[in-house]
Amino acid sequence: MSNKQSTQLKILEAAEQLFADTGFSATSLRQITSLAEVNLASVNYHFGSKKELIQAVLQRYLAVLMPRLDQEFNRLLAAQQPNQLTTVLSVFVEPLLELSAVQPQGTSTFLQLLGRGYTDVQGHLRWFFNHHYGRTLDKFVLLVQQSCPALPPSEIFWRLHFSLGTIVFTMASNVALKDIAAADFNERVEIDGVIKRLIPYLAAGIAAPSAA
Amino acid sequence: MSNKQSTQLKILEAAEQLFADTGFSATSLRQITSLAEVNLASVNYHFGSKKELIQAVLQRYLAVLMPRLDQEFNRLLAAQQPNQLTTVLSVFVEPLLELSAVQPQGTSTFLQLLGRGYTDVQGHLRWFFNHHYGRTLDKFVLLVQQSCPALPPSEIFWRLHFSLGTIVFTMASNVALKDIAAADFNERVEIDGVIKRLIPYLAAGIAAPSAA
DNA sequence: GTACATTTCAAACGTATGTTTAAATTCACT
DNA sequence: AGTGAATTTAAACATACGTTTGAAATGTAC
Repeated sequence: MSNKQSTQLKILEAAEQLFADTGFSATSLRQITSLAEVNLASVNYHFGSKKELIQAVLQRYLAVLMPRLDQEFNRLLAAQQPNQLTTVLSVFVEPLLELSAVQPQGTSTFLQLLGRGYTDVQGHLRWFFNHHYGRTLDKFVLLVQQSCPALPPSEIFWRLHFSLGTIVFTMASNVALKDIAAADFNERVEIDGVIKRLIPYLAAGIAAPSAA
Repeated sequence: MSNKQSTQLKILEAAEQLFADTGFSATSLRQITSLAEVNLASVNYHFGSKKELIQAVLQRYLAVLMPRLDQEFNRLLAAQQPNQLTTVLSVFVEPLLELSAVQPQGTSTFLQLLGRGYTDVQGHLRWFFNHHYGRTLDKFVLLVQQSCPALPPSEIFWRLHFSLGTIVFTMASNVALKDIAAADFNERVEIDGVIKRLIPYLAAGIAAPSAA
């Protein structure tokens, strides 16, 4: 059996856990290789640089998620009349939950990584995402516009970014929020519980009447 | 004339600009002192440490904003019947805009700093805020609960954090979003425009009917 | 103008980071 | 078993960071 895949995988899994917990720039290669129980230099050997490791960690999930989402978007776009906004948003639930196939806890980990990606690194990660998956994203924006014909596109632009903020922030503080909820309300909330709480909140916000 | 105030102020203003633009940990003391045109060691001389400088930068705004908010909350709490949720949320607008008294661009800068504070540093800033202004915050939560009597407290907890995410993320990416809006929609959006766009979105999300 | 405290300054310190190097080891294949 | 490529390893490198130091400069008061 080759050690190559094994080492690469050990690095990926240690890295994604630390990245999700404390962010990309706050995590050092020494922490990663120590947790993975591999040599420090192996990150640069297998991935080239820390930046490329970050991309590899994200790509492992995006390569599964985005084609899946693209297919769902195509299905909704084929409908005769505009879809309900809730329907459009709910389309994320299944593909996200299926990320547990990449790794147990995969859904939660990926969403935390997404949050870190938007708040941590400055520009290059947004570019990476738009460059690879901009087409798929455009389909989603179109679906939202179709289900909210009364809203001008610029208003939808702002509200989708508001919503992105909600998601990204919630997922980046996912663990902390779950702990507080458990302590204050005796409430065991799992990741799919958070996702399903988000849907009505986001749908109402996006579809709200424009300001006077 | 004493140079003391002058140097301290130059540091504060350079620091807040860099902190807002690129985050707390991503900003080095050498960048700050270089922009402020003061000696590197003067930060430690005047503020003690980088952590204390961060707190001083935030405190300059919080000391103005929070008593002002507290007074508004008290006013609303004195009302005979529950306030409209939009009324409760709108209470932030004026005090936030008045931060331009601290510095021109003060509103925008402070909101960016707030965003950085929640996504950048891990625990110690949240503790600092809760310890100093937890009482005021509790009044706000109470006001929201009064205006949404149908929602269980745990649901309000989640939705207020969703909303915090929207605000924090929007403000942290404030500049980028304004640029995109300008490019894609020929739209000049100022900070008060963003705030006023936020209100209906947040109000609708918070007051949305609970999931089935 | 002398004495004292405050502030500025250049330089260095200690530590941590991402990356590179070159030798040692392991692996795949004949 | 032996050869050449792939991988692992320990050590060092270059750089950046926050902080400290001690002397120089500046300000303040008598």
